[in-house]
Amino acid sequence: MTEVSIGEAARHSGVKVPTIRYYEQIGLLPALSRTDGNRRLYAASDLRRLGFIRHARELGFDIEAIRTLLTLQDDTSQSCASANAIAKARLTDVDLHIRSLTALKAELARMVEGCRHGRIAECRVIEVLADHGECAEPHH
Amino acid sequence: MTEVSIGEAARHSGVKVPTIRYYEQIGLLPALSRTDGNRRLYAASDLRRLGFIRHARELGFDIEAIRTLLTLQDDTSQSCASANAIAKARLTDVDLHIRSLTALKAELARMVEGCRHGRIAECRVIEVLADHGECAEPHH
DNA sequence: CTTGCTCCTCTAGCGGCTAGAGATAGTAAC
DNA sequence: GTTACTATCTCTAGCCGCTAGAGGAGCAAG
Repeated sequence: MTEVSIGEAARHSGVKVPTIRYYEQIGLLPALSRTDGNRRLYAASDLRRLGFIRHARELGFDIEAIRTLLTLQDDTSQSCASANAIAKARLTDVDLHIRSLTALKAELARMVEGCRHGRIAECRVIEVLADHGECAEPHH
Repeated sequence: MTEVSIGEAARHSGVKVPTIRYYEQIGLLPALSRTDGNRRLYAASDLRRLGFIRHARELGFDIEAIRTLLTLQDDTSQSCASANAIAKARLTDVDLHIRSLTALKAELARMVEGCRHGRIAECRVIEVLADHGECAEPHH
């Protein structure tokens, strides 16, 4: 058993030490074995689980989704329909988010380009912010 | 002076009542005049300020940026360089965000497409999450 | 045996709201 | 005048996903 300390686990997984403890606290990681001196010990399976969590977080899944994905992972005989549904939902979210940010970007770009670098009184940035009606697309 | 209630202000601006109170509390809105019965009264200028805040929030500016933009708006003789810098910074942020979400989207799409709708044991979704090495682009 | 690092637990804070309790004000109908 | 109803008031606590800091204990090297 080559079990490692929380610091090692953090370096290995790229998840910060307090965050690892937090994951344990909210039950994403199981209760761990400890040394005599009460330090946490991480086995290979714990590190894998941590990697899974990290990757899922990077992909923007929220904690609840990850909790579900982890239980799915634990029972490999189940249908993967739920896992797929969760991933699809996330994909839709991301897509929507990209769309709305793209509209935002256009708006911001128009604002910035319109600025003549003069006084506030005739600044497009302030002006546009003050009057939503000036927006090209009012749907945000 | 046609001053309106907080409910009216909310309907007019699209900002929820508790949020309006919150903005006052953190000093984005000035202390307001009140009725004898201690209800807040919103004048046209307050409504304009509220609209400005809402629009800026929709464009994703954080509260501190909005605070600055508001003080800039109040002094129309100043140079608009700072306003422009804030807007540009936000534009850069949005752009970065879009880029990273687009990479994410590709990753998610690959995951979802790879799923054969079978058992968890051979599910691409779970598999990819468990092994970051399978990602096309490892930079997230 | 001391120095210096890692680790422990605990509580509080971040942003930007949102939700709820319990009290008061205002309005409309009877 | 009373009742019923809604809107508003203040205050505190909660949301997510951490992050920061206090105050203490374990442990390896010199």
